[in-house]
Amino acid sequence: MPKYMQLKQEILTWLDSGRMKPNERMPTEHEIAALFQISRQTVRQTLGELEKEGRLYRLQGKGTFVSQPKTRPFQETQTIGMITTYISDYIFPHIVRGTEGALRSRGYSLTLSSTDNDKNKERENLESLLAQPVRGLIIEPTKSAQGNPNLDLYLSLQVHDIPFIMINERYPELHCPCLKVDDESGGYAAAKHLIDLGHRNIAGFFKTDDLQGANRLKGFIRALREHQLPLQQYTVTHYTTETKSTVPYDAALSMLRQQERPTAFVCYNDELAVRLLEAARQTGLSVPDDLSVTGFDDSWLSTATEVKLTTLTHPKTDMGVRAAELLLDLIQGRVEDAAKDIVYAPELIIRDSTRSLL
Amino acid sequence: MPKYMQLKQEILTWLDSGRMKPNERMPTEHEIAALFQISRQTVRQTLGELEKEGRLYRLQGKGTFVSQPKTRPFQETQTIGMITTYISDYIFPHIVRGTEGALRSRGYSLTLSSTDNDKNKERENLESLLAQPVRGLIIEPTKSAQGNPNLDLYLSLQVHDIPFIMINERYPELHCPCLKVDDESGGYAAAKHLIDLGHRNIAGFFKTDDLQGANRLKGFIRALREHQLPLQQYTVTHYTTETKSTVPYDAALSMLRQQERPTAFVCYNDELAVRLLEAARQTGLSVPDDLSVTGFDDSWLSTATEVKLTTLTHPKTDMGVRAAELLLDLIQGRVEDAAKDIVYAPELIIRDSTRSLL
DNA sequence: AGTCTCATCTTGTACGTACAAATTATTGGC
DNA sequence: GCCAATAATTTGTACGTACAAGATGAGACT
Repeated sequence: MPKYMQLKQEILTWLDSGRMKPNERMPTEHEIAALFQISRQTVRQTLGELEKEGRLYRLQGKGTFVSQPKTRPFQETQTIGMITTYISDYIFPHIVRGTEGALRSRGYSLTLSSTDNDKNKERENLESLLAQPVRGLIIEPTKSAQGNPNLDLYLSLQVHDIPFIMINERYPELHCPCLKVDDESGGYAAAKHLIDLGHRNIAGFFKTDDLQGANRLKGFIRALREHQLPLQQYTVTHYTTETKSTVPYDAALSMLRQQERPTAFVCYNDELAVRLLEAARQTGLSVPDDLSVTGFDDSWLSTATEVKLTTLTHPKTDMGVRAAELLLDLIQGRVEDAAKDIVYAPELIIRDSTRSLL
Repeated sequence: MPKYMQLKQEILTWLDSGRMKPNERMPTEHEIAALFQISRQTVRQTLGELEKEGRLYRLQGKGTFVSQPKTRPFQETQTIGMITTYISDYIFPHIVRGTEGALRSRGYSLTLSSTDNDKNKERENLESLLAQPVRGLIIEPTKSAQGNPNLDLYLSLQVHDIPFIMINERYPELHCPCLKVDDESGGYAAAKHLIDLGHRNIAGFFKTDDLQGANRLKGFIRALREHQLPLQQYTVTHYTTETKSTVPYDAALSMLRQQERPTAFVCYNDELAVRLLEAARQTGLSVPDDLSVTGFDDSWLSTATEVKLTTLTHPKTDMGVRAAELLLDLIQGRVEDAAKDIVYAPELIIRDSTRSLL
């Protein structure tokens, strides 16, 4: 931690502990520099920040003084903001339940908003939250593979000292803590499972406007390459949020009607897997007899279908709980910003939607 | 005027005149220093202030960039609180999505918390929200059939001029607006449907710690009485939140194993209906051949099962949207507190889980 | 075409020096 | 004891030097 930040923490301790009273004169810049064996300029940088934040006031030639505390009638409940892409019944309720429960048990409240996976709405959300007294943020990135035009607002969060963490993925140019699934190893495991079952003609469908999809695809391709399996033109179907209702379904129908059709599908998530079960049904194919299908996330969909899906797990509630705990640790200064990420290893859950060709 | 302030004025001229566009890279610190014949440290002081003020953002090793202008004037976001019983993947995400979308499009944010259907936690939630600057509340009552020990806090809301509405049910002693389903007519319609199909031995299962269940039971009984059907000892099974995993299932098993067993079940909701499909399966009975089953709420469960459920609808997202709109009308004084409730008439959706005996 | 290494560029941290500007303390004269 | 002048103290401005850390681009290699 930079020296000017360490000094800041120390001075904040003086202020918060009551050791320095309002309007009391602080030690001079020279004295503080000598006390901590640092340069006067470094001290000035620290004092400058505390002044900007309203904790101190400085008078040229006179000294540096402690500001009066803001008068507060009672201890306000502190609020944590959560930005999600969708409020859906997929896996979102589990994550939010985990977070809300963890926050409530520690006296925090939760503000929830969604971006509908749209960068402009993400911007509006961030601006809205910057205008509120939120203590920290848990953010699910919006189309994480499509850059970050709202980087200025994320940097604003840092400037305003609003800690935030990210879940499911993180914008590459940000360095906040992140909780996510090892998507590449999940993609690999799904493909490997099918290869082990004897499948050689495997098609993958990935929503690549977010990094999760991009990483799952990466793992998928790596598994095929390691087993010297050919990458045909249709082996990978890319789609985006906007085309998720049409592109993968149509592509699946098309390839299933070919003479040399795939014997297995690796899907970006359970939602798509269920939808492609329907595509198989429509072309007269039976799952898993004629076509094996895998999903991701182990959502309620994976066991709601007639054919229970083979899928990769997602931590869900635990991610929500640990996200809240990690953010509160950041807020309360118990960890440094560069705290280690939490990366969940997805576990392959083998159910009834995959079958051996051997 | 200090050089760092002169430079700041100059740069603000660049920004305000449109000469520098959002996300455009500024000249480097070195270049600015050369341009103005001042030191790099002086430049850094200026850029640091502009960063704190949100006009620029800086990336180590990359450059200094112009921030996006705020998309709307600095406007404090007002917060609406929502108290739900559970954050689950049942129908809750639909309601919340409707509410959050409606609020966000009107410049409000949403704070979410849950009571886990527990009166003590309801109290904690209310106290927490009373300590926050929320503008209004949308509340799902907790065990609405078991009185209201937290009435004092609801009166506090009124004293503090915090408008609130209720969804799904309302505590009888409160007079806030309410959005709900006509549960009694739903219970009646489910029973009537089965009677019309020729069923005469119908069992009902109702969670009666909330008024929804109590009202559904009321309709169920009214339908049987109107058709002179006998009310046997087992015709009605009551259960509560705490016993929902055991009492109805065990009761169903017990009655299905009797000689004179029921030929139809009316269930409190889809969640129970799905569970009792399993009870039928366990006693070797086929749905709907041997046993007809109905649910409530038309949740994702109703079509996820192998046998698609006959069920009654719940407005879900529309309830969330209209709840938000109604509350904002209250807040903005466009309606009086005793505004009319919104009562949805449930629609019977006939699917595959009910069969005629005729 | 992709990857790796290395040089260069750019911001970030830290320190030292020098002087300006405002305030306070000391000293000498009356 | 009071007052003016001066010195000392303290914050403010400015600059220079050095190195760290992150990003980028060129070139070599596969």
